[in-house]
Amino acid sequence: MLDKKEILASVLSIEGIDKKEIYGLLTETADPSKGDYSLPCFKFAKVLHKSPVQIAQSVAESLTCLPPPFVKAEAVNGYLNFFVDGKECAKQVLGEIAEKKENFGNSTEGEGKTICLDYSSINIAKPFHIGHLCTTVIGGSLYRIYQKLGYKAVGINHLGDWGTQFGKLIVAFKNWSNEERLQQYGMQELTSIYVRFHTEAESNPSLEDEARAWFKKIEDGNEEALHLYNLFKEITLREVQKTYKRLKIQFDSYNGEAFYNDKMDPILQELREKKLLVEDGGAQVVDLSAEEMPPCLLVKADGATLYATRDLAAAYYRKRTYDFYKSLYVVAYQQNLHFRQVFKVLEKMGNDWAKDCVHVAFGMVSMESGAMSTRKGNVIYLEDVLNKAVEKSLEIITEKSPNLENKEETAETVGVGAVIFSVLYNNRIKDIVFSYDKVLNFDGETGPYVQYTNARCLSVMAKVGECTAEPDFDAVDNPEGKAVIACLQRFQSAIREAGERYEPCCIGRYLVDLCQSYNKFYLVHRISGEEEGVKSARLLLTNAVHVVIEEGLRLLGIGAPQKM
RNA sequence: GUUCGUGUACCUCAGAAGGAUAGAGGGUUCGCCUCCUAAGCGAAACGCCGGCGGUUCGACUCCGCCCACGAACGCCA
Repeated sequence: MLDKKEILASVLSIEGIDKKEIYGLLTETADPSKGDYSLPCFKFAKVLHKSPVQIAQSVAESLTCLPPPFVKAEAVNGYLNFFVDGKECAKQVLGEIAEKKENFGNSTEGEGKTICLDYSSINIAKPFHIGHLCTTVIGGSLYRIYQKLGYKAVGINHLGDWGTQFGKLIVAFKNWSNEERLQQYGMQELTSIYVRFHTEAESNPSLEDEARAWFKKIEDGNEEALHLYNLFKEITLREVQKTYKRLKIQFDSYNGEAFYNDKMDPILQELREKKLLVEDGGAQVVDLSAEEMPPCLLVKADGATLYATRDLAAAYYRKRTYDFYKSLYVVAYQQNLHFRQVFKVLEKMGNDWAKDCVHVAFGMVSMESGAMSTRKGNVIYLEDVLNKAVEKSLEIITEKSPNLENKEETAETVGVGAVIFSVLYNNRIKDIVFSYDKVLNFDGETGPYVQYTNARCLSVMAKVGECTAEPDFDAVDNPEGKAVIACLQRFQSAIREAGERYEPCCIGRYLVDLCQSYNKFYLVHRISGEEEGVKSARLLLTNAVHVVIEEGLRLLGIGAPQKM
């Protein structure tokens, strides 16, 4: 579909003004009575030494014929306003959506380019709580958004599968658990013995020494230690897979911290050769004082490597393996400095691709009672939230649609969708104070509202049935219909903006706009019982809205029930 | 203390290359189902867009200073 602004910019030539500038200034008009698109001419006044009013006037007069679907240009108070032919627009867009279906909005801009996305990146043996939700669903959504824009997306779950906590787990396991219990109770067992370790270690500090010894055994490749290590990893991954399935999240790689253990030496070697690694207080750091940052610590005084060291190794590995166009890190903003340092070190090492590494930061999730803490036990498990949302959804279905066949399945889609939507609807950077009241509200700007509108579209289509008559586009050429058409046309630019800004909320916001416009249309204009041409055009509109909602929800990782 | 981020309606938030009268939703009050799904739609009320200066024909948007809140700031990740 051709961008309307491009069409306009191509025919607008103003002496001494760059086409690109014209394109940039063109906007959709807020007030439809003034026109559909508009060009403010104030900027040109200085260059042309004429008043904006005069400029708008003379350009309007010079435009003898406009390309379709534009029909009229009008100069008002220094603005040049353009009107489109509503019928022509409707015919174009609705025709295109009917033809392309879910492929509507696809783009080829990413062809041949790969985008790496590091998201979710869970810690082994730690429960999945609402704090992990943002990175998981933001990353999952961006993954699909880039695919839709034609990129090859690589989803990476950078597992936290290394560190002294594994020594602690082994000690705890050997003292208070066994394989049968672990297989039976899974994560619950892992969490509870881990918590027990901490409480017992307070009175018995020798446990900490034992834990260190066991971690050393893992590093040295001791058979028993490795067996248990792998068992903990297996159980965690098996269990989290259920959550990922509910959230429609996928990964192409689970290479985590352990994977990079043997890949850091060459990086450190290179840093030494380039004289970037200096000794400081026993540790080895890259000095970043010239870039007004604290030094980046890469090797501890005891010789052990750090988080940043592994991230450097991972960045190199990803560049080599995937030759990425961009490499995104969907990680909370607390790690802002860390990523600025790592990217800067990559740059100082002479990698021009350091500029393609982006920290996609998001805000903190806290509880009304304060910050979450696994140790203190005040966490909210994601499964609990999802289950409560599904339960609430089932209550509403039982009340409003008692005859629905697949109640449980629908409740799952609606409940989980509500939770995902609530996270993806606002700017990433906003902090979230978790509240069941908000997540469990299904009215207004929510996932269920969007799903409901889709179900409503499907219901209309099912009731009215097939209609083969030639559509009469006058039937949608009214203020409500025009608003829907304008929204439908914006789908691709919403996806593009989401991709450019790494902001899935652009999609969510767009969907709510679309639903609001359709619901208004639906209230004013009847579809069934109208004459064939009218019915046909309005059905085409309804189907287009349905197609775009379903595809938009898919990009967010949310399902769309047929009925609800 | 330094750096980064955030401040828009009672609440939660949109407002990305400065543009016409600052928008939604929740909540509150009042309306709309003999007719396509009322998880819907409409109306009312709610605003010195944190404050003060500056740039501009024009600033919620850009610049400077200040205030409030949050985060990070060397051997965790």
